[in-house]
Amino acid sequence: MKYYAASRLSVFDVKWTKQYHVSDSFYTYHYNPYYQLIMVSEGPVYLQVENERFILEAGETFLLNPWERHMGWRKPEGVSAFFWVQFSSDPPLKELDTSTKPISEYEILHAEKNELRTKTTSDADQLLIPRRFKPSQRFKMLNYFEDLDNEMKHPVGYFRFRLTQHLCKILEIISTDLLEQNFRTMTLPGSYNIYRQLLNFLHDFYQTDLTKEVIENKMNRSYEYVSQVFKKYSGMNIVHYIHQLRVQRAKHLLEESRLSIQEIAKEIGIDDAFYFSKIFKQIEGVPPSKYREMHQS
DNA sequence: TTCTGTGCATCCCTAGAGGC
DNA sequence: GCCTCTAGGGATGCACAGAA
Repeated sequence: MKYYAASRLSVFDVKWTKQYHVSDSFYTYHYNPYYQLIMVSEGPVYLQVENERFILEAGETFLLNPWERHMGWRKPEGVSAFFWVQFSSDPPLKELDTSTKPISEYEILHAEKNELRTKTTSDADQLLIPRRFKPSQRFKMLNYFEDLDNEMKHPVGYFRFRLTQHLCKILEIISTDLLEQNFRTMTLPGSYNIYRQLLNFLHDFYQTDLTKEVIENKMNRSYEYVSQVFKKYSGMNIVHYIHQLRVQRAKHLLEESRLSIQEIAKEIGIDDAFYFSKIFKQIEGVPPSKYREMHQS
């Protein structure tokens, strides 16, 4: 089974969508330059993709890659039909290699380490989309496909925006459903709430004197434990993260204000300007004065 | 005024053990 | 899985001196 990962920051753009009633034209090869998501409304649909043959039942979805050659390989006895939506994705969906690494080992199921304010968003949590899938919310999905079809037939106002919304909803249902069907045990542990609570606290009070005692009192747990939990989910220690928040604020003040280095150090909760300079250089690679020189117009 | 280097006391991090 | 405790080593915070 193939799986794809889509970043939550991906830009999706719906190109075209339609409900297709299987006819003779289905039995010649089709190609298109976009991703194509199929959902069978009346089955079976006998679908050949490159050299592989599939029998898709009503309610099943199938994701085709751009330029992937596909066609029908057998005529059904009765009526068969499916919805399809073609869309682009920037960045492209990432195919996961499940032959060398089981899907459960890809660390894309929870945000966990991607929540720090100072981190870039390049490694944002992703949606897991299977190539072929049978969602349990079949009728809800079909409704969204009907909405897509209607929007495309009667393009009014921000219809392209709404098309993208419907597509995102469909992808969300697929990936959420997949999680519920296959990864029920992978719920976030209670310690994750402690981490979130501490993260909020740090964001609100990083400019104050955050000692071990302050954090212990706030969290009602030993500092050693809180420190372990923070390291587990963020990948860094508490003090280092506080420094990053402080330096982030200092960078803003250096660029936008005329405050002296000493005043900025005090503003971000470091009494010693010398020490501030040392920390700043450690994180940014240049001392504060040099940073101001480079960024202040 | 700011930066850099050094030294030193204190604080914090972390691994491991163990109880619930 | 959650939580506490301990101990050792490393990091931090601060002071001071000298230079730019």
